[in-house]
Amino acid sequence: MTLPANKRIAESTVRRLSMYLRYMESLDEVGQQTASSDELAQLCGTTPAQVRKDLSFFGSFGKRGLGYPVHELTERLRDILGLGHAWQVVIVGAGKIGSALAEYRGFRQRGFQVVGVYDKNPKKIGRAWGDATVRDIDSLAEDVVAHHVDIAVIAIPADDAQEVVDRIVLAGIRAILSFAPTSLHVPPHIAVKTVNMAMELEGLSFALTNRVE
Amino acid sequence: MTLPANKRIAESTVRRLSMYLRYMESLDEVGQQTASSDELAQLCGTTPAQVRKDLSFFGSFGKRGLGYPVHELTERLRDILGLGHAWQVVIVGAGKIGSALAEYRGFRQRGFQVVGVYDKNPKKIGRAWGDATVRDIDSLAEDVVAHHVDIAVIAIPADDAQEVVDRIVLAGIRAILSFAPTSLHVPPHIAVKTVNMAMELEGLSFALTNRVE
DNA sequence: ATAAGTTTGTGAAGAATTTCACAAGCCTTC
DNA sequence: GAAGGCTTGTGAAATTCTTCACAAACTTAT
Repeated sequence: MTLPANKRIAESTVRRLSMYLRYMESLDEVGQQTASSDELAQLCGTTPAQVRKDLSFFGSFGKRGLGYPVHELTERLRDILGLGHAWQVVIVGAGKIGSALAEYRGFRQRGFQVVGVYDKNPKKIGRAWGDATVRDIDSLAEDVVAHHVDIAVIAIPADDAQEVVDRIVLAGIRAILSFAPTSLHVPPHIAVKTVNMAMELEGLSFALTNRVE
Repeated sequence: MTLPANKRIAESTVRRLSMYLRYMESLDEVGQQTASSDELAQLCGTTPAQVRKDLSFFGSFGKRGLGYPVHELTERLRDILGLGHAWQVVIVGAGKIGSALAEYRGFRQRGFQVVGVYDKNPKKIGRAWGDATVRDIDSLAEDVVAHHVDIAVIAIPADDAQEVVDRIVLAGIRAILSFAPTSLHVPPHIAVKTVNMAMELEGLSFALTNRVE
């Protein structure tokens, strides 16, 4: 497996690892044998020192004078990120966002298996969504237990989010990706990521307003 | 306006300001008069010291012994974030993600006016999307110039993204919100935010894999 | 008015992250 | 096989971000 000693790895580092993987994959497809930290940095918009430091947390994958072996590093990055595992995912909320997500190819491609879609609207229950059928959100918790679901994607209104999260946390979910524009309260052992459109837009608005000319 | 002296404001601070705004708005709706840094911190999942420090970059809005005046701080946060302005937004890519975005109410609510949706697929051109009609992506650059578009939301495949970005940058776009899973190269005066689903999922996968028990 | 109880604003300390800079190692060429 | 040219891996320095801790200021109660 990976060998991260016992250091805590920064979230920023993990995000970059994900980016390195993406570009290493594309170099691998093209048949490129090696890539230097400088090349990878340019592709990813970071610095060579940053690339080397990030990778060094997990081992020495490169050869001095030559760079990193593309194919091998690709596999190592997949290992490090835990992408060998077939994670079980449920999508909560069969609205527009849930819909876009359910059809998102990236899930399958990267080993995330969408095993269920849930909604509380009776009109939506029973409809086919991708490979799954929309089920009643009241059966979510028991399904999480029964199918050992690892990750829940939350695509419901902010007001409903915390209640649903509480229920699936009790049911044993281990990670949550939320699109609800609210901060979620969970026990410390649960991994949570939040994607917040409004926050991103407001970040741009701020940049446009407080531009340093 | 805002008075950020000449310090650079950290991106993490701006993200929190956006969160503070959201919760202040909801407190304001409920009619609450004041809120302490401690209350706001608990709502947002941060610390009181962090709240005070963040706000202090822009002025002194609170009263000692009492807290922050909810309604006033709400307005100040809107000012700081530049939300008084009616930003002109185009959405590039009329696929699933573009669709979910076009119907996203948060845009209008926060002063982002979607003035156009673009795609290169002839089958999609001409269809009505929300208030807008899908137009040919070849007319994007001239429309950006003509309508002084501020922000472009990029919801097209990674392979096409850089080319489109290059064109709208030339046309004078000032900010970009990208959903394409690739790093975009732009001049330094252009603000860019990237939302990358795969990166978030892989961050969760990493957390699940390298869990510190 | 005074005292007791809160809460802000902010320098300073501490922690975390990024960048620097260079020895060490590998490849290629002569 | 020695020399020259690259590139990694990594301590140390620099920078950035967060937390601490406390004086100052305000409110309420008596």
